Amino acid sequence: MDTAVPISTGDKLCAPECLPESCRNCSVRHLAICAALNTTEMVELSGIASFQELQNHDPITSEGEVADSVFNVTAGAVELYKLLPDGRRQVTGFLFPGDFLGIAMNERYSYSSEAVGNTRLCRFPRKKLEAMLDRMPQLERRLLSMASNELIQAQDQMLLLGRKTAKEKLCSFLLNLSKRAASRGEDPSVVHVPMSRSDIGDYLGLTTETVSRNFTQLKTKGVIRLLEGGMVHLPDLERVRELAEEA
Amino acid sequence: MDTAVPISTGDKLCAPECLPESCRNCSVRHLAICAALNTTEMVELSGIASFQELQNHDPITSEGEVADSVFNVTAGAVELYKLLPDGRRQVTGFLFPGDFLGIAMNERYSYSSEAVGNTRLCRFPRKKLEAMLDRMPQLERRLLSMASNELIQAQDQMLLLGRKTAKEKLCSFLLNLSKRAASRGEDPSVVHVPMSRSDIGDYLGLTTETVSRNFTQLKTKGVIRLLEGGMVHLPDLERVRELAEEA
DNA sequence: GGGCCGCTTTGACTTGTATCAAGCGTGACG
DNA sequence: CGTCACGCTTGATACAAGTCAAAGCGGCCC
Repeated sequence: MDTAVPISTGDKLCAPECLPESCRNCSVRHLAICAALNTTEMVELSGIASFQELQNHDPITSEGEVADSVFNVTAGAVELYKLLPDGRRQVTGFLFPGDFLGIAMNERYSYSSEAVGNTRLCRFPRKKLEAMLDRMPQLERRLLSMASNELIQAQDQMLLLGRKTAKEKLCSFLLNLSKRAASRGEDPSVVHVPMSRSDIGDYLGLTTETVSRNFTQLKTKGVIRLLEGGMVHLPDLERVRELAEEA
Repeated sequence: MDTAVPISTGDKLCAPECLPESCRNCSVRHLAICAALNTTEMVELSGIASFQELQNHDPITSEGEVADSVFNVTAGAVELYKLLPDGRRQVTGFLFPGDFLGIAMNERYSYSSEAVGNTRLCRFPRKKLEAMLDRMPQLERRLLSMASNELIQAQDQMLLLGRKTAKEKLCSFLLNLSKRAASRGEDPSVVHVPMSRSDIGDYLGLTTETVSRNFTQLKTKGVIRLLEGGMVHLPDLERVRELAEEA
């Protein structure tokens, strides 16, 4: 699975041309941690990055394992999850292009994670990235702000898990995917849902069957339309928002 | 409610004596954000702090309100919560002495919060604290590490809310209180539970009645003993851990 | 001391979601 | 081109937790 390949090694003082191709073409530069950096710093960062291409279900991290890498998702999707001793599973989050994997950790990963469909990652050795933090306070500031946002999202998810009904959960989930698509500049009324029903269930604290039944009901009521290739059409976002019980 | 009182105004170059009394006597200095600072910095920090004394249910922050203060809990307890439009409530966390309130926020508070019982807070104007961050990178580092730990806890709470049974939830909750008591140097087998059954229910995604019934069952099985003044005795922590399904 | 108020406990009943169990489609592969 | 496997859907039934209701239990104030 580890098809890691070094990206080049820029160490000059630097114009945009110094950046490796994979960074210059990167479609999520303005979203990822890279957004906090100037070109010189980007070159330094790219020097410690390696690139990784994954397929559905390829593992990325394993709960309890020593955390020596952090990642940026550049294409595809990733799911984070935790397991109980008897196998019950909770998906704690999905990551999409531009999202960062590795803020929440001590010496060891606190969750497992794997690719959802074909996925590309940018991998950074954690020690080296941390060393860079000392010299780039704005990078640290950015990580703090990302952590803060993740915490806010986590609180929303607790509200969902603890207090929402199955239908509200599903609508919140679709709405969330829609918002994130919008923030990546995509059409918010057509969302890509690359994960399986059981992944969704494990994310929402439901079973596969309940997820499926509620999809059917939403379809019947005309709230959603299932398209080809895991795309879902949301013709009336306001309606979805109401069903999700969001302010 | 706002009985804020300035703490003094040290601005010298400084020995421990420069610290205001309330800081010198503070029992949570080694836990709070203050732990990252030397005396000089502490004096500066204490210069922007004010001190607040609250009673049960006194509000601290309100979801959606402009976030101009952050807080350190120095005594008592605080609960954070979010509401759905129809009044359903999810408690997203409890804070105890040494805990920090205000990592997870943008321009506005993302949750409401109130005192649980008699509580004391150290309040910092957010803008001033942020200004200090520029000059004290180790403070920023500390906040990042606190945020990271909160995220890990949030993920554990998602696992609890999404996948655990009522009894497992309650045992996990008690175990968590026990761990936190231990980290403050208290006896882990006697935990203080200052919050009501319905607060606990709103934290665990259960109703008051279910919490109460499960307390009774645990009592009957001898796993817990209810003492005076909201204290709970856990004679066999290993047993609680098993019932909580924790590794 | 009596009565009121808020919180907790207990009981009887309901219900949303889980569980168990088939079917259905589609894509992979011999 | 069959059949095998896997993910999705649908149906029948079970059960954990929710709801509704009422009875304890202090604490507090008049």
